[in-house]
Amino acid sequence: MPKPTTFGQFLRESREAKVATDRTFSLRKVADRVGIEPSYLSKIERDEQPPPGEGVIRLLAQDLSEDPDVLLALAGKVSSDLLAIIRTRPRLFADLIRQLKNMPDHAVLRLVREVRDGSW
Amino acid sequence: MPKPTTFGQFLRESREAKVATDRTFSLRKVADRVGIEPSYLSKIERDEQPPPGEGVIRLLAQDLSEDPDVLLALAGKVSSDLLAIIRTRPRLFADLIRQLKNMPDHAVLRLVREVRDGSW
DNA sequence: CACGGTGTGTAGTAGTTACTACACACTTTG
DNA sequence: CAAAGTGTGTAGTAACTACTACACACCGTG
Repeated sequence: MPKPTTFGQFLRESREAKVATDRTFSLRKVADRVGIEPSYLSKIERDEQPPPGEGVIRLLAQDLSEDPDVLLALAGKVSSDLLAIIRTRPRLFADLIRQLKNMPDHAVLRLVREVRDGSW
Repeated sequence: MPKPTTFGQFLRESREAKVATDRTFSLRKVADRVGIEPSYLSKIERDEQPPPGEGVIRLLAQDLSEDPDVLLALAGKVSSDLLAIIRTRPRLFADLIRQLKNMPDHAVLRLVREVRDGSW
């Protein structure tokens, strides 16, 4: 277990890295842009509150230029568009994902590329 | 849109098919085995109530010999073990799944087999 | 005709999710 | 030194999730 980073920690670190060179990344400014209460964001960043909903997470990801899927994962969630895809063919995707569970990254990555390039 | 079957419809049909030849598949008996109130199951089968939680869905699937992933999908959910797998490598799985979104069944299936057989 | 078994109607609820509103104290800036 | 901006503490809540408890009416069987 190398990095058990929490959602809050990740957010705070990402934001503080940016606020160092860009004052528009104060907690309040970000909260305002994203449309939530500053106190709410404060508690989230300190992991005092559970992560927000998917919509807010997406807005935060965009504002902080982070990957939405990574942020969602840290929040213990999975993007709703992925869920929708899986639900259209549950058996197929369930089988595939369970089989890839223990495959090394590079193997899965190769699969992704093969599919993308249509070289199969 | 050929079959917009609902979770409740599916359950009821599956159960009624079985009760025809096996009296132990009455609504009450199933509810008892699964550990929920008969009235609750009744409402679920008539789609008067939203589908139950994952745990109950799994028990129903087992009792009715149905595929849990299919039942979960009909309930608008995705198995929590799949979610856990995806969350360990969000970018990887997100990419893969989004790319497979529009692939035909047989193509995805081939992928599943290739991975399973380790023939790659 | 009582009695076990059938499905269903009504009412209620504890717990979780996803937040808001406002006040406060401190710090920097003009 | 006032004003603007900073993060945080306290309190509250509307909507949803996932159910339970119980009563009722019906229906076939012994």
